[in-house]
Amino acid sequence: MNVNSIIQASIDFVDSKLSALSDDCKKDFAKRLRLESQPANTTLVKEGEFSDKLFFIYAGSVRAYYVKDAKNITDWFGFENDFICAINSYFLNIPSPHYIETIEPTTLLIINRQDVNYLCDTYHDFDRFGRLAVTQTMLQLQQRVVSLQFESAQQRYETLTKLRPDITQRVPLGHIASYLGMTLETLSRARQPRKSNLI
Amino acid sequence: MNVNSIIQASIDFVDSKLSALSDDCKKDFAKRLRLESQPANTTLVKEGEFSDKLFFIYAGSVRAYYVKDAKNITDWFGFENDFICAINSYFLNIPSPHYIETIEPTTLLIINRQDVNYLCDTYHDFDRFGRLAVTQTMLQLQQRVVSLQFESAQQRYETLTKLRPDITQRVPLGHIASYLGMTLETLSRARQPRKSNLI
DNA sequence: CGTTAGTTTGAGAGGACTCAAAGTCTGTGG
DNA sequence: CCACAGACTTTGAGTCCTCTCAAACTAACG
Repeated sequence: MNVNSIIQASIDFVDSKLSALSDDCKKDFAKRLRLESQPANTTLVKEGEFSDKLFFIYAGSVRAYYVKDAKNITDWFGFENDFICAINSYFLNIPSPHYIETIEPTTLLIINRQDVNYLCDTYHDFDRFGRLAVTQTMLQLQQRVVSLQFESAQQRYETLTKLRPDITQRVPLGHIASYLGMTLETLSRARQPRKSNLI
Repeated sequence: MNVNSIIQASIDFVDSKLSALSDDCKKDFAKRLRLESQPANTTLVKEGEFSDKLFFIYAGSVRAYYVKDAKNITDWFGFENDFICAINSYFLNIPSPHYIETIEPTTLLIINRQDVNYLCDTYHDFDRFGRLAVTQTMLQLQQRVVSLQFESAQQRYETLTKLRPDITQRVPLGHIASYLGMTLETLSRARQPRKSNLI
């Protein structure tokens, strides 16, 4: 698949998933995207960096994490057709507390904040599109708060695998554990077959 | 203060805080707001209800909560100049898992989703305004996830009181405890003066 | 095959939970 | 203006889930 058809497919996807964009807007959007392919475990954003990049994942997977007490805490996963960015740096224009790196070999489309802002200013369509994208993320975070607050380790694991059954095949358990707010050992135990219904 | 000046003051506030609105847009916005004053402990939204209302709090305080195992879990607080709504019902058009009720006597401005959508469609300004409002909420939720995941009960309490020093004067501790993901007893203990630095 | 990253298993400690009871505050009626 | 009811908060004791530290196991890869 060549560059243009990847860009086209991605724009068509988000256009139909979130909010219809005008042809002019789509053309302009396409011009501002840059394609990049990266092997697994490639760092895309470093802690402390001002990152104004917004990534759209065409294929592969990516995580945002931060380092706390020399531990590596995953804060967000991105899979194909997801957007991901260094959320604090991108929106607040501060040094990023997060690293972002690929998990699998990943094909990305990249656009920077200045271009996003230009598109938002120029096309009402695109502004709406942005609003809906952010709204989706907000709702996901809301669900995650509920899950963190009132589910046991085992329930949180089940909630995640219900949402993303393939995640354990694609992502090391250590990343999943820290994302779910538990240790690797606790996750390993949560994954054991339940014994409750024996006998 | 009369109805129109309250509406005017509120629109001026959000206009300057989030994103400038055109005069036309502001006028149209003002026409679609309804003022309501409610005593403390008044239910605004019930569980199971389809709520398409967006509330802006001019004065007072409000909470969204849900009931789980006959317990009452606060999910969100709103104070003056905050927006609040039954987030799942409003954005996904499903029956609300949340109740919303006033904590203190509260003066609210109310607009419904249809009017919000009309304003978003009609005024590019307003769509941007909405995007920024949602973005702010998203960033708050992101912070809350970090706090829930990696802070102890005591740290979470301190994080909250740093952000909202007046909250303990205005809101019963039981509501704060469930918001912070701990029991009332644990919160009470977290509030005790630290003994670490004696001697 | 050896090396290393990743995962599981085990034992002991501790923070937060539950259940229970005792205080404290606040507003209303006598 | 005081007293009592009900709401709110604190204190106590025992339990459990998850954590930490440690070690063994497994799988992938050069």
